[in-house]
Amino acid sequence: MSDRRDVVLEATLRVVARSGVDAATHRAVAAEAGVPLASTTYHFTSKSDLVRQALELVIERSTAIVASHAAPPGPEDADELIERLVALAAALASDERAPLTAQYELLLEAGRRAELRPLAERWNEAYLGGLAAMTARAQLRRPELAAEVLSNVIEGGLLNQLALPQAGFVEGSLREQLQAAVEGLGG
Amino acid sequence: MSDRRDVVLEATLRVVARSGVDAATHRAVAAEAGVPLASTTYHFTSKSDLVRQALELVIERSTAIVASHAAPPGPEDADELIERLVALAAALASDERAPLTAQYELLLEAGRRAELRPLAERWNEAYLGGLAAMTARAQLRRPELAAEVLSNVIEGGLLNQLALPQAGFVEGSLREQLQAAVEGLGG
DNA sequence: CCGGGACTGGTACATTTGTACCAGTCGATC
DNA sequence: GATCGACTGGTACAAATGTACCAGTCCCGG
Repeated sequence: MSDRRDVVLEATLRVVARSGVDAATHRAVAAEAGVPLASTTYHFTSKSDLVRQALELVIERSTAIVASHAAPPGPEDADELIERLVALAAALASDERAPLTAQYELLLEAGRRAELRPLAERWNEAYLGGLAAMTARAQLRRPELAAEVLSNVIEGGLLNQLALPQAGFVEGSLREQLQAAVEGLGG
Repeated sequence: MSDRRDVVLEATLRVVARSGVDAATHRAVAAEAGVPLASTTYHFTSKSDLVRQALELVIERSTAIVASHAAPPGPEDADELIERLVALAAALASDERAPLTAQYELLLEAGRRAELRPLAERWNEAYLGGLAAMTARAQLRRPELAAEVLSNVIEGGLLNQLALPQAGFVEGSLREQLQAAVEGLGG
């Protein structure tokens, strides 16, 4: 395991976020990483292999973020739940939005290339599972259904935030939306 | 206005949906459309021009779908609202998912290329506006906020449906999610 | 010390790409 | 019927791309 490999993967993520999966060419990645071209072909058998591993890295990290925010003890009422959700959304959207962009790229690509579907599934399960862990004790009527609704509110909201950024979105509009949803979902 | 131009645009949409914006090369589009290569360079000044116009066409159509489903008289109670939303989501997700995929591509690309942002904004306004028109009379507490929440539930749900299709999603899981959200949002 | 695998850095090459160019055709207008 | 503009179909070409190849270097086990 060389660190050169990691450097290349990190660079790939930046390129994907900045210019999309297809812009992640061997040369672009090598230039971004500051390594010679052959480093990208030595450590990764092909371009799609490179991209797939970069996406796996993103999912791994996002999954860790979800896990850490969903760690027990879970929130015990609606207000605590909202705070947790806002914090999670903020964490996912931070990091100069690179991971988030890559994640949405993954979902779109998974719809086309079957090889990426297991990865998309893994993310989905971790994400939904994390939210379900949060809603479990928060006095909601149907915790699993609530997790789905809340995950979509966050996912849709962050996507729009990616396309048309508005200052303070997560702490403002998104929190309001989550509150409105939870109020209804709560007992 | 030649019909050749329209044929090329339609072909572009199919290619974008099937393989992504970057796969929409002049040659791929020409082959898909069954026209010679020069038809794509004659009617469109550049590749990005071609893609942008194709995305505009998608948005135009989706906007029309939203408008038709949001046409007055708006739903007057929660149940009617749900039916309308499910019908809208089904309409957006139909058509072999080509327009929907292209739409998400647009949102991601808009985050990167400023030239696409006005188009993304237009879509967003039309979409949110349509939903607001639907929620206006449906006895909801805060109709505009409800429109945002519901739009994100639908947008997030359809994105996941694109990545990991499940049979009967719109009529099943999505309807449930909308009901759960509206129950809370309703007075 | 030294042999060999892991890795680096450089270059080469066939293919694909965007785009320009050109010689023709067709249909309407004078 | 001549003319002109819109359009077609074909080809050309420089640039970028994926990937293979090769000669070196580093480092660890013997």
